Amino acid sequence: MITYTREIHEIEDGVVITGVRDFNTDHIFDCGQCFRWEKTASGSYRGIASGKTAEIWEEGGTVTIKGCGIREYKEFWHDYLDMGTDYGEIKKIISKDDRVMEQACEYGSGIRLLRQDPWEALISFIISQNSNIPRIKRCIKWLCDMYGEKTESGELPAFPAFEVLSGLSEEDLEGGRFGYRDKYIIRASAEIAADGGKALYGMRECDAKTAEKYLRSLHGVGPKVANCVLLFGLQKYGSFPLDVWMKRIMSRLYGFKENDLKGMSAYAAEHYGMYSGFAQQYLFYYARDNLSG
DNA sequence: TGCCAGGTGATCG
DNA sequence: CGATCACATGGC
Repeated sequence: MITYTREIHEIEDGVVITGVRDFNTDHIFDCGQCFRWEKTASGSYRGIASGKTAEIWEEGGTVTIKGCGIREYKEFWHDYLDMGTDYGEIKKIISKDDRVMEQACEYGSGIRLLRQDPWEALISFIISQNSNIPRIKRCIKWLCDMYGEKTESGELPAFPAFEVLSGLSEEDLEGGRFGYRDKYIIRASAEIAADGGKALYGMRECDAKTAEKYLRSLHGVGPKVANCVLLFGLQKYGSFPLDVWMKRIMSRLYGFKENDLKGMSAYAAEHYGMYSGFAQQYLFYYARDNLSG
């Protein structure tokens, strides 16, 4: 429930939203959930989502988005940036009786879970496995520059369509330096393209268990990648992706054994429930910046 | 330089 | 089932 006043104004080639809480572009775009937003010299973030290029910054509760009109904001960016969700309330709920979470929520206080496209999330997190964020970004940039649809000058290339990626060979992906993951990209793309993306996009309308089962059936998708796609691409907020940083924080600050993934998942389900995905993102961001490897 | 990174599939007991 | 290993590459 949002009880404070928020107003939207149209400006030259953009919109300004005032009265926004819990919104910090460094937290949102640098917390590891997305890979196509880059910080500019002025401190804003420029990126692209679902084929729409924009530049975003925030100051004192005022969010500015350049590159979209008020109509596009209402139809797309409002949803993408999850502006309808009260993060203050979520932080309060998950931090109750949890000092670690309270600290993590404070550290990443302006995080918002972007409502990303499931296809882009799927390929992005297949690429992400056993890699690091700078390299993941570089790989994805190469893929988009090489095979993404180009629109006008000044716009960024779109994320490549599954119809395009499914027709590629391993040699076509060689320059991207994906390592062993090129095979996964090609096979997963073929699976998605086989029914025109119907199964994948249809997962938006079904329960999380069904979607997870479907994602796990794709070659190169294990429990971690599946949970990332569920959370970031399909908005299944009860998901709790466990990567090395999550294992680290759960073992060091919550007392679990390093490899007790079942215990960690069960703990999240019991304590964070439908908010597990938010909890995970606060913990992940906190762990990456405050825990040593 | 050597260890590590938003892991997964294959194999083996 | 669970444990172990190979996998490609570059950031640090």
